[in-house]
Amino acid sequence: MSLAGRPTSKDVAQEAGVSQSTVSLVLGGKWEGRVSPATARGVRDAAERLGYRPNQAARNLRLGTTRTVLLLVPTLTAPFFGPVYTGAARVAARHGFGVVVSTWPDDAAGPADSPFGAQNEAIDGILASSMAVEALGDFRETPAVMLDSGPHAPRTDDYVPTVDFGVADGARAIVAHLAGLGHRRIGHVAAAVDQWTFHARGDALSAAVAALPGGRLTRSACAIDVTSAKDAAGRLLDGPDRPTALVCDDDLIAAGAYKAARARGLDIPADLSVTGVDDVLLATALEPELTTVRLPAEELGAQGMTALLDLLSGGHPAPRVLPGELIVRDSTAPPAR
Amino acid sequence: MSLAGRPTSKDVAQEAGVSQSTVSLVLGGKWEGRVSPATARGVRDAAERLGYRPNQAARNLRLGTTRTVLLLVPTLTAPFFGPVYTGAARVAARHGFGVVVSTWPDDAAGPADSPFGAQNEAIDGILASSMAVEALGDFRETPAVMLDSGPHAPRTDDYVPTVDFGVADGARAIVAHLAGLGHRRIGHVAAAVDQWTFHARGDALSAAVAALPGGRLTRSACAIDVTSAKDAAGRLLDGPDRPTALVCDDDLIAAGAYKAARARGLDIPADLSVTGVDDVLLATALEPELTTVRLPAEELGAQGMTALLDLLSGGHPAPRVLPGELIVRDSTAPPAR
DNA sequence: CTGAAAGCGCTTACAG
DNA sequence: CTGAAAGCGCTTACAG
Repeated sequence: MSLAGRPTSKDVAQEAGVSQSTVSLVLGGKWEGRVSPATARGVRDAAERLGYRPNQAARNLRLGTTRTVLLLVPTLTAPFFGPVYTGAARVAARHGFGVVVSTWPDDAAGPADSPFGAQNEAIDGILASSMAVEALGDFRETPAVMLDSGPHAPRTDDYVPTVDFGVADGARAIVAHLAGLGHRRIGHVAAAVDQWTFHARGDALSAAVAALPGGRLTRSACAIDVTSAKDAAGRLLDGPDRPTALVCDDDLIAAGAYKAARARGLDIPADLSVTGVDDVLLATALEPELTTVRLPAEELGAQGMTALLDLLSGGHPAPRVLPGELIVRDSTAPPAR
Repeated sequence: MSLAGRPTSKDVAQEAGVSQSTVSLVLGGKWEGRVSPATARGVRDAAERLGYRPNQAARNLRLGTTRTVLLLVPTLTAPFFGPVYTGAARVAARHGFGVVVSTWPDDAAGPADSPFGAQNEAIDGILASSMAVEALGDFRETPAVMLDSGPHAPRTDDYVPTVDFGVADGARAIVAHLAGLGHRRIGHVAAAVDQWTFHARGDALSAAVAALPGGRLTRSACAIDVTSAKDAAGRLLDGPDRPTALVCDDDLIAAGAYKAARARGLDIPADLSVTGVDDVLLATALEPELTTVRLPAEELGAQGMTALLDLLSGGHPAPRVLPGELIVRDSTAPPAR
């Protein structure tokens, strides 16, 4: 056994009475037809006995890979991307991959933290969340998977798999829920963020409300923060023909809508129904608790990593769509009178 | 230049007209007294010209290191640990280190995700947040830094640096603020979590209120979730001699306190003042916005990683304490009458 | 079906 | 002050 006490493939070879090559073949799963089953079993037993774990650094050096993938997200301050990372890292770890995170475009981070700047880590692949495929420009030949970025034109030569949420279905579920309660005048407090999610939701919302007999949609845009959301919701509430329900693009925006309502003496849900999207912690901390569409963020990361790993080993993973789930709580009720 | 197009130290050597050893010496910063300044400059210029970046896998293999540190946190669902990770990863990246995260004790994760189970990644060091030093039992000889874990008995032979928040100061600042407003009967909605932070805060709170002429502290414990916090706050509010202010161990607990107050028809802050700790997003989403102690979580991660890197290169980093900052918002006011 | 050998890109004694 | 050489632990042609 090597000095440091950690067994190497050489140790396993000696223990099993075979050569290092045979160990590598067996443990690498490339033995069938090349090594006898009995020998293979012997190698595996020896490895087990010794508690052998291959040295990744050696493997990487030999193979020219890094077993590292880059998770690219638009921001790290939104609570949404934590779970995305968690899901991706969990699947990655199971396959001996690490995940490094960078924001792009460059959040508040200095250029030193940019993936394009002094990125020390070479990477095998990219998981890009909530951004246009064009953002990957500088990584042209790196295998990539797009998350929550919608359908897109294929990159020049290669295939970029996608994992998305069922955004339109979610929007339709919200409208159906509100319509079922009797709402017709609906306000959309929209995130003024140029991402597929928000465009898709806006379109689906417009269509669903238009399909509603007597349905009318008004819309006001804001940044994804409480203050901006409060203002935008206020504009809708102060406008003519006040909506009886406010559909918000994010739970945090819904928190802003709550404030706008309270500032006007409107009770939620008696005078005004409010819905969110995401179902982060905040949703149940608000009062009344928020009716929202739960987006499986961790699952997005996990499925994305699964697709990327598949792609890296030569596969051609199909696009996936993860359905959201409408969680009805206490912020929605029939309109007054 | 090597086939893949990425230059190696050999390429740099050739470009500079020296040997690979000299390149390694110069770029590794170990040249002084061994290589002439002129040669060193030539090497650096050549490296720059070629855009040379050392291959970490080769370096790791040679040195027997992994350039990976493990961040151990009690849970990933709390919004507090995201920024800790971000801060740690930022500093790590600048030094070519990666950060892998694991929860311990084992959150909801299966054993496959445990650092003790099928951890594939070998690690150079550990950053352990919000847990007792004893939790590191199985990692006895791995260099480690404890974050937000308080002072502790030294590990058997080696030094374990610490980075903590000024928890007691934060508690005193809250009491001083409330006392200044005229509060005397103070309730502590305490997190029933066996972590140093919470013990230290509880003790400091008790002492500060006891030092207050006429001060009286009541206490009720809960889990860190809204429902449990609402119950605990309710018990305090329904007890004899109702407190005029509720000091909560976490912003999320404060959200529960808000609910308990509203359920009893108490206005915040007119009838009841409430304070939190952390200053997460939630604090400004609540209504009224929450007076709380901001804990620099990202800074905790950054300073912790700085200390760990120092430790790994043979240093003996001093313990650090990061002060919290009282953020006064709208949830505190003089008591009624 | 199995093994001996080369080589991935570094760092570090060692020799000069 | 500088270079030739060994070796970290793997994987993969190549030879048998």
